[in-house]
Amino acid sequence: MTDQHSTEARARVLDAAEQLFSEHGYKSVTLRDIAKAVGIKHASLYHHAPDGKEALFVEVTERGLRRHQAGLEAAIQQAEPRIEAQLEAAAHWLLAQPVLDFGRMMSSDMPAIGEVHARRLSEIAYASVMQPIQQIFRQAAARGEIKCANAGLLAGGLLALVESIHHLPAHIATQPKTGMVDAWIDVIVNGLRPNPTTAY
Amino acid sequence: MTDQHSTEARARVLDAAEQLFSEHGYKSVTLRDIAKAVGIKHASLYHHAPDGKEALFVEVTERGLRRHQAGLEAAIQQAEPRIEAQLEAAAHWLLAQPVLDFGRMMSSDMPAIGEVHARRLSEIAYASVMQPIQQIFRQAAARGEIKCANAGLLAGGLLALVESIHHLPAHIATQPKTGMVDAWIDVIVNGLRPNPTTAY
DNA sequence: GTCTATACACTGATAGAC
DNA sequence: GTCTATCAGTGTATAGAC
Repeated sequence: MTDQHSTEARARVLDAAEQLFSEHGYKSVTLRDIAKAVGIKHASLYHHAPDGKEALFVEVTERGLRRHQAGLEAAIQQAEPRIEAQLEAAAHWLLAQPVLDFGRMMSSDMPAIGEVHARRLSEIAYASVMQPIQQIFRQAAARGEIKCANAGLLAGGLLALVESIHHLPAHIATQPKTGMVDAWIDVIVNGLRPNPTTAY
Repeated sequence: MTDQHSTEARARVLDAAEQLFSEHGYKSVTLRDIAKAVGIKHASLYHHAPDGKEALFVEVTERGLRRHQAGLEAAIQQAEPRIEAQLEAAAHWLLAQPVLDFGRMMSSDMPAIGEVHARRLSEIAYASVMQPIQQIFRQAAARGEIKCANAGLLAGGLLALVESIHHLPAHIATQPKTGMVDAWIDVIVNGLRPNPTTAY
């Protein structure tokens, strides 16, 4: 391990930090919030994260992104080589993870941390979660399953769609999240327009 | 007007506040940031917004949402009654406005303000921007243009898609934003799968 | 590994001069 | 309408006891 000590207490700190940062954002989460979640005083955090809040945020964010990359690639690989199966595998994996709010990360979190860190995290983010999803679209196009299109645009949109499901109010989100994401994937592949061939 | 005085200086304050809040979020924007954008000292803000930061945020957010409602309904109404034309009209209007980051608003901004204000703003948000877009899908379904579906799910997703375009990195966003949003609308209506009828 | 105590900067907010 | 001055509260961070 590259970790400095990697005790079990440190793991609890990192997990709490990742969960809180990913849900509420960098600025909204204080070191006292994290400490309270772990059950210690905020000063004790500096034993596990000596370089302070920003370094802690960078560490857990990067860790989460790399986990996303590994999980996404595994989920996609073990799915059938059909675009719908692969998109559903990727989307279900994203739904099972701590929320990854790309939009907030770019508009709120990144400007709040050092420019160097921000640029590196942004690159990792795109390489980790955009690339695997872009590959799904590219390969499906190569197999002739779908029309050629801007894979980056599609991947970014799919990510946003998955995230949007978390924010739906209860009176709209009347079915399980996996069902809603599958419905969207069906729309993306087949469209909303009734297939003219079925009309005959 | 219901405004307390409604001078031109006050309008500058509200506009700067709305722009900054909508771009970076409630917590990330300080009163000193807003004051600097207007060109005054932060204490002077209390002349135009005597009730402080949270009340200012609520006011400009509500104002922006109501402007969205009016603008969306107008754009939709003057478009042809075809789903693609109406979705494009709505999306283009959203693109021309200050960014409306629904996801960050729900996960970051709302928990940071008073519960009463948060609930009211959330309701206004859904009534103002979700409802008009849901109507597009519902009416298109009634006209038989599209399959019946969860209009709320579709509306929330379309909003997220428009927002996602703002966060695309430069190497992906190689065409104008309106072109990218139009491409997505085509995907939603017609799907990515090549139409089988065109194959014969 | 966790605590208390403390230093220091920043933020929202108020008071009063001009 | 805008300013300077000032305050209390909170946030990050450090030092040192246990």
